[in-house]
This record gives sequence, C-alpha cells and structure tokens, in this order.
Amino acid sequence: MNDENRTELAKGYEHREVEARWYPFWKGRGYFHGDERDRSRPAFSIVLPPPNVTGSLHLGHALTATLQDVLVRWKRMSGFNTMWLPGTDHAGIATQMIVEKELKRTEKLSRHDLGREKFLERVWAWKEKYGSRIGEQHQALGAALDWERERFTMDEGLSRAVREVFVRLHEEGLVYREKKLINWCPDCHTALSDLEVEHEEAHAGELWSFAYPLVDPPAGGPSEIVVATTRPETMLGDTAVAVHPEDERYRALVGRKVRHPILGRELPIVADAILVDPKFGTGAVKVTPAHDFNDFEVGKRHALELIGVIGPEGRMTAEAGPLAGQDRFEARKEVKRLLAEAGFDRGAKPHVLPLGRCQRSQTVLEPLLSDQWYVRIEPLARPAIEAVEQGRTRFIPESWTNTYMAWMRNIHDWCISRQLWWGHQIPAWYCPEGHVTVARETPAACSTCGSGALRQDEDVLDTWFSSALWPFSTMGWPRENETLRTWYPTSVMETGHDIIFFWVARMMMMGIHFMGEVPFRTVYLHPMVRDEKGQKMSKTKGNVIDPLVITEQYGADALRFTLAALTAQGRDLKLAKERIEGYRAFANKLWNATRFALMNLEGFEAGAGGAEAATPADRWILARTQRAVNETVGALEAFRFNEAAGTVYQFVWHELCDWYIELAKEALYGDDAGKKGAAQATLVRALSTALRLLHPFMPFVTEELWSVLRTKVRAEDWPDSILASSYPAPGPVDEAAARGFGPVIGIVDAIRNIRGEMNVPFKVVLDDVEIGSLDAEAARTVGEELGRIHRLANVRGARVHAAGVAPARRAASTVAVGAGFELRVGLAGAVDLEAEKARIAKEIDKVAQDLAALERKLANPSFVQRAPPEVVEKDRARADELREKRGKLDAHRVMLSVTEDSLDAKSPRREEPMENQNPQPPTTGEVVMEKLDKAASTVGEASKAAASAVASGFESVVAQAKKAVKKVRRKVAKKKPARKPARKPARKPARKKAAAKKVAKKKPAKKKPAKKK
RNA sequence: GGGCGGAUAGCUCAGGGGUAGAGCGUCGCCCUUACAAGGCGAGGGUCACAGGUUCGAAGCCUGUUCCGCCCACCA
Repeated sequence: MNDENRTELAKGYEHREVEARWYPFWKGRGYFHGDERDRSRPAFSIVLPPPNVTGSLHLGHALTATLQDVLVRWKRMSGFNTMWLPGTDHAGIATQMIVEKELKRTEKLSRHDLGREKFLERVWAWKEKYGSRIGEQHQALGAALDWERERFTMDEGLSRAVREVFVRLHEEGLVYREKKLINWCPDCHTALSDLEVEHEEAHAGELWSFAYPLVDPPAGGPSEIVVATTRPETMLGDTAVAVHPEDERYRALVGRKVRHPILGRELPIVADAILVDPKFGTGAVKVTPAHDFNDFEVGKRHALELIGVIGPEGRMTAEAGPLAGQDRFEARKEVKRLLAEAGFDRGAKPHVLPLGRCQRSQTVLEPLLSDQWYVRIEPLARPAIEAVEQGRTRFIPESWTNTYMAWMRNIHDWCISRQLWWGHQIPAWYCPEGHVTVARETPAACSTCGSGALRQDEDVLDTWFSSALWPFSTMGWPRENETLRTWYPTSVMETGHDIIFFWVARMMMMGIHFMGEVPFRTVYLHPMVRDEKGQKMSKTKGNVIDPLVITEQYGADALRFTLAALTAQGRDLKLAKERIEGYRAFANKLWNATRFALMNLEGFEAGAGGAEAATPADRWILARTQRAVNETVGALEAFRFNEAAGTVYQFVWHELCDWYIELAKEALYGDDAGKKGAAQATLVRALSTALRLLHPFMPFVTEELWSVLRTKVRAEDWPDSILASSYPAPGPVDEAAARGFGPVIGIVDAIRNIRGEMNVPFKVVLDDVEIGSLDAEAARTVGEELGRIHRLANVRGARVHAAGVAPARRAASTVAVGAGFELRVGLAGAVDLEAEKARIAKEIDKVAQDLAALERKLANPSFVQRAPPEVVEKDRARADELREKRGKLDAHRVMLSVTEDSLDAKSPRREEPMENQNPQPPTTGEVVMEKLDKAASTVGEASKAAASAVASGFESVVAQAKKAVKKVRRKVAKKKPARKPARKPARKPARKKAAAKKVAKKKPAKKKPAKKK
C-alpha cells in the first residue's frame, strides 16, 4: 500500500512490517461492517463472547477470535452479509476484586473506606484505562469485528435490557426473593450461584465423633448418643440429632432429648429416613439447619429452629456463646478442645470429603442463611431443552448435547443477587414497611403503601445475568429493529466448553423466552487451550501466554494458523512453540511461492485470454487445486478446522510448491511461448486460489500477496482486497487429469529414491534411463512431460517405450517398479552391486510380505463370499499388481547375480561426474553388456512367466533364470572377458565406505526396535 | 457417587470396519538461480491390556489398568 505498484517481494516474509498495514485498510474500507438493510445476501452473524473488560486476552481468547474470524471471513467471501459483534463484559466479582486489590496496594484503602459511589468511579476509570487493550489485541489478531456495534454489558442500552428482563420475569413470577441457604464466600463477601462453587473432589479431612448426653435416658438404655461430623464448630448451631426410623439401636431414643454439652440447650432426637444412612458412622447425625444444605431440609421437615452460628465474615456469631467472635477454623479446634475437656470426645479418623470452594478466591464456602433473589428456572429450562431436542439448536461436537441436557433437566433455581457494588443494581426498592417495588425506572413511591421513602436494593445482579441477554441485548432489544430482524438468531455460537452452563444454557433460556426463538442455530464448542505440559492456562498458575507476545514473535498469521490446525474436535489443545514456528515457515513458504511467481510472470496478463492448462502438469495441478477447494470448504462446513487447515497446508506446500512450481520451471524457463503462457496462467490460477483459500486463516500475508500479485498481472477484475474477492467454490474435480499425471510423479519419485539409496548426488546427470511398461495414456503423458522429468530428476535423454513395452534388462542398472510404470536406470560404474542387491532384496521382501498377506486373505473362502465384491476385486487387482512387480524385481535380482558372476564387481570406478561424459562410441564393456542384455531379456521373460505362476515362490524362478543365464555366461566368456571397461572409473572410496557403514549400522538397529518401557 | 473424553512413531497429535498418517525431532545427501524459515531421500508403530462381534478390528461391543475433565448438599 505504501507503494501501490509494487510487483516484487523481499526475500523473506517479515510479518511485523506487513501486519501493521492491513487492519486499518480493512477497517477503513468498512469491510467489517454489516448492513442490516441488505437483504440481497444471506445473513451470517456471530456475537463474540465478551471478554472481561479489565482483563487482557489469553490464548483461549485468541482461539475464539481465530475460529470466529475464520468463519466470518470465509462466509463474507462466500457472499454472506456478515456481522460479527464485539464487546466486553463487566465481570462483576472479577473486576471488583482487581480494583480492590489495586486500591489496597497503592492507597492502602478498602472499598468501604471510599464508599460505594467513589469506588465505582474508580472501577469505571479502570475500565476506561484497560478496556481498550482487548480491542487492540483483537486487531492485532486480525479479527474482522464490526467495531461500530461494540457493546459493554453495563452501557446504557444493555442496562436497560437487563432491567426490562428482570422486571418482566418478576411480573411473570419467575424472579422471586427468598431467605434460604446459599453458598457464601466469606472472603468475597457475597452469595454465589451453584455454578460458582468449585468442588474439591477429595479433601483430606477427618471424621470426628463426640457424644450428646441424653437428658432423660431410658431405663437400662444408653446415656448418650454419639454423632460424627467433619465440621465440629457447627455443633454450636445444632438443633437436633437425627437417626434412621428403622434403626433398632435408636428406636427407643426417638422423641427424647439430648443436652448441648457447651450451650446447655436441649435438642430433640428425630427420625429422618432421608438424611440418615444407618450404615454410615454411628448411624446418628447432628443436625445444623442453618449451616448445611441437607440439615436445612431436615429442619423444614421437622420444624427445627435455625440458629446461625457463623457470620458473613466467617466468624462465630453471638449465638456461638463462649466462642463468639472466633474464626470458624479456630472455633473448630476450640470446640474439640472443650468437648474433650468435658469428656465427650469419642475419637477421630481420617476421612476424605468433597469440599466447596469459591471459584474466585478458593476460600472454603460457607452455607449461609440469607435473603437473595432467584430466577425460577424450570419454566425457562423446559423450552430450552425442547429447542435442542427439536434440533433448532445443535451442538458441535455433538457429545455436548448430553452434557447440556443433563444439566438442564436437573437444574436448580438460579441465585442472581450478589453482595457487590460493581454490576447492575437490582431494580427493587423497599419502603419502611418492608414492601418491595420492582420497576424499570426509579419509582417515586411504594407500589403497595405509597410511601415515598424508598431505598433501592443494594445488591447487584450476577454478571452472567446480563451475559445471558448478550445475543439480543447487543442488537438493540427491547427495541424492535432491523439489526435484530436481520441477524437474530445468530448463526453460530462459538465458545469454550467451560462456559456451557454459565453462559450458553442461560442464553438459550433467555433468548427463547424473550425473543421467541433460539439465540443461535449452532453451538460450536472449542477445546481448552493448555500449555505444553497439558495444564490449563490460568493467571494463578502463571502460565498464561499473551497472544501479543506470540504475534510479535511469529506473526498473527502463524499463531492463527497454528490454533486452527490444532483445533480437532473433542480434544484439548496443547500449544507448543515448535508448531507455531512450523506455521511461520509456512507463511514464508507462501510468500516465496508468490515471489517465484512474480519473477516469472513477465509478459503475462490476467484476463488476456491466454491458454490455461496446456499440459498434463497444468491440468494436474488444477485438478488438485479443485480437490483442495472441495475438501477445505467441506471441512469448514463441518467445523473441522484442523482438517481445513491441514488440507490447504498440504496443498500449498506439497503440491503447489514441491511439485507444480518445480514442474512449471520447464515451461517458464523455456522457449515455447504457448506452454509458457499456459504455465503462467495455471500458476496464477492455482496460487490465487490458494491465497483465497488461506485468507480466513492467514489474513495478513494473503492480503499482502494478493495485492502484489494483482498488480503484477494487471488483474483489473480482481477486487483490490482479497477479503472482497470470492471464496473458491467447490466443483467437480478432473479426476482423469489428477490420476493421469501419477506416472510422472511416480517416475520422478522412483529416480530420486534410487539416487538416495544408491548415493548418487543430484548434480550427477543420469543419461541412461529407460521408462516402460506404461499403458497407452501414460505413455503419451510421460512422452509429453519428459522435459519435466528430466529437470526434476536431473536426467538426460531418457527413452520412453511405446505402450506395453518393458525396459530392457541390462547389467549395471538399477530398476524400479511402480504403479503403471517400470524404470531402468543405468548407473554404469556408479552401481554399487552390493547396495543394489540389498535395495532390491528389501523391496522384494516387502512385496512378498504384502502379497502373502493378500493371498492368504484371498484364499479364505468366506472372505471371497462375504466381503463386498468391490473389496475383493480391489484386493485381487492389487495382488496381481504385486505379483507382476515381484516378477520384475526378481528378474532384476537375477540380472544382478549374473552381473556379479560375469563381471568383475570390484573393478575400479571412475572419478569424474557423469555429466562430463559425452556420448561416445561403445566400449568393449558396452559391447559385452549389449550381448548380456539380449540374453537377459530372455531371462526376464522366463522369470516373468514363472512369476505369474504365482505360488511357486521365487526359488523355481531363480533356478530357471540361472539356467538360462549360464548359457549366456558361457557365450560371454568366450568373448574377451571385460577387462576394465572404459566407462567405469573408480568410485570414490570415501563414498563406498560411507555406504558400507550405513548398511552395517542399519542392520543391528533394525533387528532390535529399541523397545523400552 | 454419576457422567464424558483420552491412551496410535522419540515428542505433539490426526484418523476411524478393508494397504497405519501428519507436523516436529532423528539419520543420510544437497547452499539445484522462490524459499537453508529451504530441497531430496531414509529410518521409526503388537494403534494401553484382556476377551468378544465380524470374511476382516487400531476402529465396534464388554471388561481391566492408567490419565484428564465435568457434575454431585452423605454426616
């Protein structure tokens, strides 16, 4: 953009320089803004899960942003009217705690020192200061968010929506206030919902027993009753002892009384079949209705007194008598001491128990009796269950459906009031008479008695209450409007599965209740991001990674691609730096592929009507391109991000770069204008398709490359932003073109393999290559593409036989048998007989193994009868193929032993590279070989025939072949024995040694597959 | 206590009734004029264990052992 007409690229990709430029460009062009009045295109909308306003993004957020951006950019390019709504959450407790902590640290003040109003001013100031960071981070990641629609849960509009919902629910009787036991955090000093309780699975505690003396022991009966508890301090609030009604041990005691050993009051012994398990402990339970959820129910059943002995601070109340004012854990020790002194201690044993802790502060929670507001949830849950049952909303991965259902079907009323200052203050007012007025706007008088002395409820709502409205409150609800009409329900809810209950379920309930329709069609739940050790990232663990740090180091594209590539369904995601490095290299690869194109597109103009796909190679890459498009789009539609990313990666790197670009050089560097133009057109088409496929994953680098490429090829019909171009469309793949090119690839691979195995460096030209055993089509293709084969394998003058003709058998050659072709590479002096024998033996061994397995299978009558015919047919065909291959390889092996017998294998090898050897008159050696060759083809035929007799195994083939060979050998022997053929200079000793070492080294390693553990 | 998921190459993980895959790492060989953040090649696996279903199981079923996670008011 700085230089609009740039058509060249730097040598390597510098993400810092490139990424800085594009976000303002996109945003400035309005590409991220959806138009609610546009009905010409299908709508696609996502609301971003609002991060906590005072936080900063971690990798989980980066994953959220990435996946959603992939969807949004993909849909936008696919012709949808997209809208992705950003915003932040006020995050009640979390934010208040941060600001309180800061206040304490810097000014040594508590919020109470400041007072509510002043404190809230501080929180707002904090929000203004840090809230923008979230936006910056999203921009750095490239998120195509519609910033004009940014919302905050406590802004004007959303606050109105919150009050509206609260009041309506209250009017409908679905919001109520009641005094009951709730989970209380003595540290955060507020009530919590069930969801905010973290259950410590197995806390190592103790089960302590003590005796309650009977006030009026039955004659001849016990004088006390022993109870067990994990919380001795609560005995100060005990108001009964419960036993099982059918427990013989205690039958006589029910209805009698015990005396409280510390406080002196009398407690009834009650029978309760629900609470008491006669097999646990002593079968008698102390009952503390004010501090235990089970006991609370018992209290209701037996009309027991509620005595609160622990206060909001976690200290003992006046009701605790002598222990009043003590911390609850101190009191625990004290109670034990007092009872022991008084002789009531009956021992203790270790006991593991579940323990509820505060999600925020990790403090052990205290069940506390208090007045709180609740949402009657069952009437809201039922329709939300039905919506999923009916498929109006579907979960991906599907397994989350069960989780959602199980929770919804067993849901408890939702405690929504919090004793905090930061949040939506509850729109309820109290008059001195105690009447409650719930209203949308501050009322002037009590709705019951008309009193003007109103005081608003000091509590605020659970932060998730406003979050639950997010999909519609952000779109202007309760006002009817175009935004809602266009984009509600949203298309996808994409978030982490950790907030399925907190958020997803509640949005479902509220959305259905207030909008009459589900808030989203699809819920895609992504995995949790963990660190390299598999630990969940959290601030307390200190293993949080700031996405900006990674973005700075590796580039946003690399991070995004990594996250997408690792997002497989149903598993957590472990992020390792090596992966990011790998994908940074991928961005660089793409950069350089484009750079290559730019350097080779002289004279080419897109839209000039140049011929495309003139050659099999061109048609091949275009077929592969289409296949990649189909697979990528298919994967995206199924939310298989890892597959989409993997497909494009594979295509770009291994097909476009490794193959096509290398293939194209033949035409691009050549003189054939037609072929050159076609190669250019094909390259541009494949590359531009790849850029568009990749854009949702790697927006920055693709935009940069698109702009340069577009300038270079003067493609006026390309939009000047890749984001405005269209996503490649799925379509039929030219399978024939894809398949037809197979032999070319196979042949190049085979020659490269031979080079590797035989230690022939690439720079040594192979000038004796024969290609045969092709079918008609392959013969044509290979003939046509011979130039490319020459270039890719560094071969000169390869001979391609007519269809059906096999390469000749020749000594000092190495062969390869592939699918649909057979190859002979004459290596003259370069053949290391031992190495080649080993190579062939290995190959034969593998073929034999595969074949044996197949034949066993095919010999099984029930397989042939019962397996699908096409499977059987496929296996038969493959068996035939393997047999043929084995025959050919075996013939070659025979050839090798002949060579060994007849020629001096140890003859010195030449020193200079072969490419310096121009064709020259046949040497004596060659004449000899010629003869050998003829005979050998006979051998080849014989062995082939034998091989096709299948099960006979190699030995008979070898025997036959050897016989035939002997004849030849005698003949040859009569001629002058080949003494030092001219074309056989000595081999580099070093190399030979290395090769020998390699073989020697390999053997033992192979036998023992190093099995540890 | 209930539920869900996992165990596949040295590492990180895909796959999922019909020839075991990728990336990284390892080992060779190459600075071949897009890219050494690269190219070419190679090696590497009783798919946790035990049964079962099937012509055929790494995959499906049952059980076992480990490892995660979620839900849960047994003193």
